[in-house]
Amino acid sequence: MPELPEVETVRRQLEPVLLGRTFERVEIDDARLVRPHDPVEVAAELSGERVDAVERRGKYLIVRFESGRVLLVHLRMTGSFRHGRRGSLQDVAHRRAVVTLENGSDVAYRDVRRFGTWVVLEPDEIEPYLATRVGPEPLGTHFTTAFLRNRLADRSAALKAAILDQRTVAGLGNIYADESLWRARLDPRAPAGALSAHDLAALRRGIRAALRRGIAKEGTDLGDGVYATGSMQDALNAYGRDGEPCRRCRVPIVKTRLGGRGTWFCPVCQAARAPD
DNA sequence: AGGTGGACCCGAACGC
DNA sequence: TGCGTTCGGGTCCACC
Repeated sequence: MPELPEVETVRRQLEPVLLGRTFERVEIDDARLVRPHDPVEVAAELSGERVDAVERRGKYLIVRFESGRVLLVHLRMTGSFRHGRRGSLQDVAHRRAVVTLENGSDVAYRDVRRFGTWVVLEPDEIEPYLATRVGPEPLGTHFTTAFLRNRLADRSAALKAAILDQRTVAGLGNIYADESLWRARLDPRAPAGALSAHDLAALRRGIRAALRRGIAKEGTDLGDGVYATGSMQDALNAYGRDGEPCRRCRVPIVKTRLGGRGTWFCPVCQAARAPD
């Protein structure tokens, strides 16, 4: 659920809480969070660090410290943060870690499904770590149709699978992949290598528009109370709308399964076209 | 090498 | 009512 717009929303909420603050004490309650490292050692490494910046790269949150080190947080499915007075977050359900700040407040990390990860990296490790995992930021200048063309050329895999690969574009998950393809009027099942120049431009625009909309709505809250933030769930065009009319052509959205993932699209607007 | 499917995890929703 | 089963989501890894 946390995809780029949700992670960006978390970043914006966390930035004023953490910026300039010092991690006085860190407690890691669940060893999975920092596996394969020792939770006590990681907690000790983090204590005393002062926050210089709170950034985002794809779905990664980057807490940058004055020392040059970073804490890289991936929320995966159900990770989230809570902020409160010191000692007030003892009973947060599914709490996996808590950071005591020097200003008398605490930041708790909770994660129902325990997929999330915290990784502490030294300054020279950050770029290599990210470079092998994530491609260009979709809202940045390096995400061009030329990059997409090279990246997708000759690929036989389904277009949706290709754009879910974080090295193709950083930050799409199941929801925004479907939303992007709906906007681009592209069939999620089409081979990724078959896109025309026109299709590639539409794909780039669709991805950017879908993500911008998600950020403007402060993300998607699917109502399970696990990841509650914004109101994008009311503005979705494809995801989860099987049987409901396409907002462009009124034909019912259909649901299929693609690479094990639920996939929603308009069978008319997103019909495969003959190559030009 | 590119592509695919299972593992990880747990609560909600569903079927009986 | 209570039980068991299925599902989903992001990423990594083993396998084809």
